[in-house]
Amino acid sequence: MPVCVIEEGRKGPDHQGTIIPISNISTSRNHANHSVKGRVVQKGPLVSSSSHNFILKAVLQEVGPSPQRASINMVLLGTLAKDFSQAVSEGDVVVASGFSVGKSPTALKDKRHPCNLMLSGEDAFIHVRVGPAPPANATSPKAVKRKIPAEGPKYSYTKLNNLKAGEVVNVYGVVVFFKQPYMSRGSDFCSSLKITDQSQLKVSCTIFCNKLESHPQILQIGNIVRMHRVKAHPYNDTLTLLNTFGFSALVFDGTVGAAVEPRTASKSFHFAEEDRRAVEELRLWAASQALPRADATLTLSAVQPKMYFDLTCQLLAKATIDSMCTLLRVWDGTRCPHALLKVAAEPDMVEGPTSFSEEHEKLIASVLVYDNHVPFAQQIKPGDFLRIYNLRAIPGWVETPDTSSPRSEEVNHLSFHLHGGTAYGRGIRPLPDDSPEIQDMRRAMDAFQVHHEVSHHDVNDSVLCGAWATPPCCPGNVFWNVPHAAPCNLLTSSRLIPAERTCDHIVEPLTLSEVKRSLPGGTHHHVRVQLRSYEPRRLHQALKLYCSKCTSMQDVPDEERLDNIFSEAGADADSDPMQRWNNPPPWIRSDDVHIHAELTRNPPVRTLNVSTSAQLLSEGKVKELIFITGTTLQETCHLAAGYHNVVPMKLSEGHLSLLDPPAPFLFRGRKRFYRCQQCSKTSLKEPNTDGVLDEKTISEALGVQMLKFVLLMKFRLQDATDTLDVFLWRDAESFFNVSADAAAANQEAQDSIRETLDLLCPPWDRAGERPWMDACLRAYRPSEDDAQTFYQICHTSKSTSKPPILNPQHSKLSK
DNA sequence: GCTTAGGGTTTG
Repeated sequence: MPVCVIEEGRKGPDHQGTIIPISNISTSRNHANHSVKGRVVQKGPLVSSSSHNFILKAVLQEVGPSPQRASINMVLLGTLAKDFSQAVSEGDVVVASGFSVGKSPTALKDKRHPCNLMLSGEDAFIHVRVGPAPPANATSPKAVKRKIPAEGPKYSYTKLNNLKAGEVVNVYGVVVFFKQPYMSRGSDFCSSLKITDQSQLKVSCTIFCNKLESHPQILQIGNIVRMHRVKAHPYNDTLTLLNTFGFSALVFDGTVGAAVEPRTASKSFHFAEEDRRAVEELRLWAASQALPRADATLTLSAVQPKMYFDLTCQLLAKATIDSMCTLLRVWDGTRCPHALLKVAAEPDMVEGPTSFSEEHEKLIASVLVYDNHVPFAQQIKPGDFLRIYNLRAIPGWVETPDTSSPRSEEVNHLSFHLHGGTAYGRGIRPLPDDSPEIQDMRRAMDAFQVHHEVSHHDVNDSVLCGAWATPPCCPGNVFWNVPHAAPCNLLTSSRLIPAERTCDHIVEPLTLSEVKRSLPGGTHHHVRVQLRSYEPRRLHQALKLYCSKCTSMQDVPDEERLDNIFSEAGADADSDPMQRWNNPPPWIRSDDVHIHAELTRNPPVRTLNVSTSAQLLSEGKVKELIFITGTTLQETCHLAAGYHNVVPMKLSEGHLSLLDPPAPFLFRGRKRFYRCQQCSKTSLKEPNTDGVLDEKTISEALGVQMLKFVLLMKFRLQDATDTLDVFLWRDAESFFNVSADAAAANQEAQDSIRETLDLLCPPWDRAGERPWMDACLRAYRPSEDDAQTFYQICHTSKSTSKPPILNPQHSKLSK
């Protein structure tokens, strides 16, 4: 037998050759006498294959203390695959021998070993140690003995046409009718369902159980249910099934091709390959039958008056109307083509917000639930996700106090009623936040909120304005404006992993707790993480000025600070600076410029003295470069629209000099250039006017060490094991696919960064919605003496089909 | 405790 099971504690046969580490596997080596030992971390399904009879894929991971555990794909063929499927479980440690080594076609995608192990034929062996090794942090050394499925409990399932009165059986069936569990007159909740199978017989089942979670979790007609220990009772002239002692139920999606994942609250249940097959067979059979409509669920956008339907929605607020009626205010992110009735409620009876934004209100449906559903409605809370079964869309009208007849535009407002009783499966079921049934709806809700509450909100709203908010005191400043992310982008891209590694380090992915435990020092780690939070929330603060010479970093000065610097410098410089300038350089020429801008307050037209180089003046290129004194910040910005390069200066004690940092030394269009105070040795030489006059030639002439825009953020990453604070700096531009210069100068770039962050860390949402990203982290210590390890995200980019935003000149705001 | 419900032609 090619799969040999060894009980924990016993020695296995010793014909497996030398055990070599997984990382040593190579196509260029002869592994005939080698074995590989590892834990089965993934075990795929047994798949029938025409060429090999059976095929099964599994992933083997190196066992041992190393935090960087190599893993390798393993492909088993024929009988070996079948035996492996029965005898081996995820978590088992196996030794594989007699394999051949091939190139793994999925290595790039799964980041596992570039080779895979092929096991087939007489020589291939798998030795299994049954019982999981204790996890790294477990204290108990006791090995758990586990039954091998093949020897474990065997269940047989009775077809519905073979039921005998009084017999306790196990059954599979397709749900053709169901009621959510409801409180019976006795001591238990009662669920009622009707199932069918290939025998075509339809059988009613009644489940009494005082625990809600033990009831079959049926969400839709067409679901497949497996029930253990139900007893056939004769009733009228048919048999019905009732649960007996030891009853358990699994429910599966009934869609052909969907994952076969049992829905159950039970932590231990038997589920084997034959169960998977049974589910798939029933799905196929059901698809070929004229069974009741599988899905009565509609979105509000598809509802027509007088319809009965099932609604999947989120509760926003609720209100007690009277003892027999509760109002639920719900939405599903879609817009109903018919106007929705807003049912009035006493404000002190409302739980949750009493009103919403005008746009939001248009999407909110009023659901009135009656009688037996009222106690259930009392238990649910605003924010909960629900499915309401057999809801009726009732056309009605809004009564206005000043007229006895409804106004024409107010008729046919829809409200929704959940009538009393459980007929037609009427009821309400809460859905968990991570339920697949609500994912589409949540995307629609996100899109709505991003679209309406970000782009149309009031700029002064301090809650929503937290991001690229305009720094204070900046009239007319269009920088750092409020973003408007496109909802369609979010809709499509949130399904993807929105960031991916671009490096070619060959290291195994680690969990964050493993990263924290691993040794420091110049290493790269690959992680799969979510972005839990980030700083700064006001993204203009993420933009810094960096000196590549002294490596200092400083904040970009806000407009208020610059205003002050300009007004201080201009306080005593209103008159012609040439008159008061001791020994002006011989290449400087002055002229008057009239500022007619609406920006000048008093007097409305102001004359400014500007200087330029004699060379430029003689060439008629005055527009190329001017030096100005005594202007306000606004006037400087205004001049920068008409002159290519504007250098603001101040005159003090007869000397003309650049404004003090952090004032920009140069304005070029919308762009501003800053200097490092420490590294600049300012002078005033005539710039070389031969070539292009740009920030580089001007900074050289002025003896200025220019500062560079950089993006610096702190991310808090999380995975199932831990959280980790990391910096995003050196590779921030490639991460966002946006240059810091562009982020400093244009809205499109800022929006793009905002979008990426909103995608990774949805602002209105709970953690469950956050996408995962693959990231590369560099661990480092700033110096030998530092005890603390820091991490930076590197070689990681947001996934994008858009071209990078690199050129600030493309700003849609540029004139 | 050993019952509860046993779909259904749909109130407000």
